[in-house]
Amino acid sequence: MNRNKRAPSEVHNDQRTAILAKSEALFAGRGFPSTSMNDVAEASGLSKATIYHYFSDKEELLQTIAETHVSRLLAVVKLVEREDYPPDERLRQLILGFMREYETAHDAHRVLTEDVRFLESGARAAILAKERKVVAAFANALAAIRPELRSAKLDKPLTMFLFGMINWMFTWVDAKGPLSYEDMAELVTDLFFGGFSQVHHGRQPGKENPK
Amino acid sequence: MNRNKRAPSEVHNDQRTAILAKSEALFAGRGFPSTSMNDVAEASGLSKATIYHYFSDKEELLQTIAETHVSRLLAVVKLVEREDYPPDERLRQLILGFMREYETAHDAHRVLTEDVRFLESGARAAILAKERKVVAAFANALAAIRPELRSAKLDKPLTMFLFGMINWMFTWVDAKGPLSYEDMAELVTDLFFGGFSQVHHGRQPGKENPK
DNA sequence: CCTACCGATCGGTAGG
DNA sequence: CCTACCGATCGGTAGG
Repeated sequence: MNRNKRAPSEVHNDQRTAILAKSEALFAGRGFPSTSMNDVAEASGLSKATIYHYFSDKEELLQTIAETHVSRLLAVVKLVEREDYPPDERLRQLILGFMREYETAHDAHRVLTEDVRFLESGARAAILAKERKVVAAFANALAAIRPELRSAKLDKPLTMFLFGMINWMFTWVDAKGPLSYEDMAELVTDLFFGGFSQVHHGRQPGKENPK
Repeated sequence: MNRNKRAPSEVHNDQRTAILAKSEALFAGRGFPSTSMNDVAEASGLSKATIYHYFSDKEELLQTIAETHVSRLLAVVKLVEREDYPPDERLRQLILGFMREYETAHDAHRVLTEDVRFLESGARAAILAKERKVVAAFANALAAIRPELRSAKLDKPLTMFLFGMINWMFTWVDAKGPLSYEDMAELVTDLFFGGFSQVHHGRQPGKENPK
């Protein structure tokens, strides 16, 4: 019934979503600068002019992909924070939530971490502001578990090491490998929890070797 | 004395080294695909034709930079292995050696981790083979400390998490920040040593939830 | 939603 | 005849 009479906005939306999905895969695979708008058009089965009907330029594709993904990461953070877990469980849930997001949005995550630097400064700043909120949420959970780390100003660096472990995964994780993302989440969690509890908390940045 | 009579090969070598240094900085800053040979020529203060006198094409620049750097990393590995440290000290020294290399070869390291994927498959394979040797050296040191990790096939994943912490640093470390690279090396070492000793060693990949 | 294009710039090479 | 280069421009393709 009404098979030939979908609302135009619905078609419009499908088309737009398809273009974004194809762009995401292309950017993740060969990088933003090496992907041409002809590549995007061909992969989408549309003319280049049609792509430009939905997006004003190549950067807008990148910006939309990055913005959508970082907003989803922020949503994961807010979902966890609403649960009122004790601090250590909050950090565990943040890690688990990110690993799950990573699994379902592998390409978008890669675009976010590798290609955002090609945005002009205004658009880039907006993305980076949201990324900073995400980092702050993790650092807060860590500081709630071990407040000495914050007074020693080690909460941010340690959080960045955690993000390094997670964000670097796309370079080596084999989806068909023996380790599932749940396994990975458990490994990262054990590694990080075991690790930060060993960091000397008497230490202060730059005051290692008092002369 | 003899100020006007340098050996031609010496001039040649200086010129070549200068081109590589400029390319390295440009590739690290804006990425390989976004750097033009005109950029390289301009930064080097030479004509593009002169660049092509030293290097047959753009890829050869990238290949030389990556090859030189990964060979230097392998040299660090071999230097440490020659010392016959006990296993835990060997891993400590590997981490410290890499952090020092990272400090002095920041740009080259970034090019190695981000741009090698743009090499054609033959040249890329040669680099990746050396990278695999580096990873194996770290994994071996780890397995020598805790052999159960190897039998549980967790030595490689844990090693890759360590590389994640190190390789991700270029995205957030501020050279003028309070933490020196020596501080960073100590932090990463504490974090990793504290962490892997907490990983459940009874675990086997993919056998988490036996049905 | 397409064909037909543009100004500019790409990687690479000519003659001298 | 060689090396170490230069100014100018090639055939194609980029984003738009």
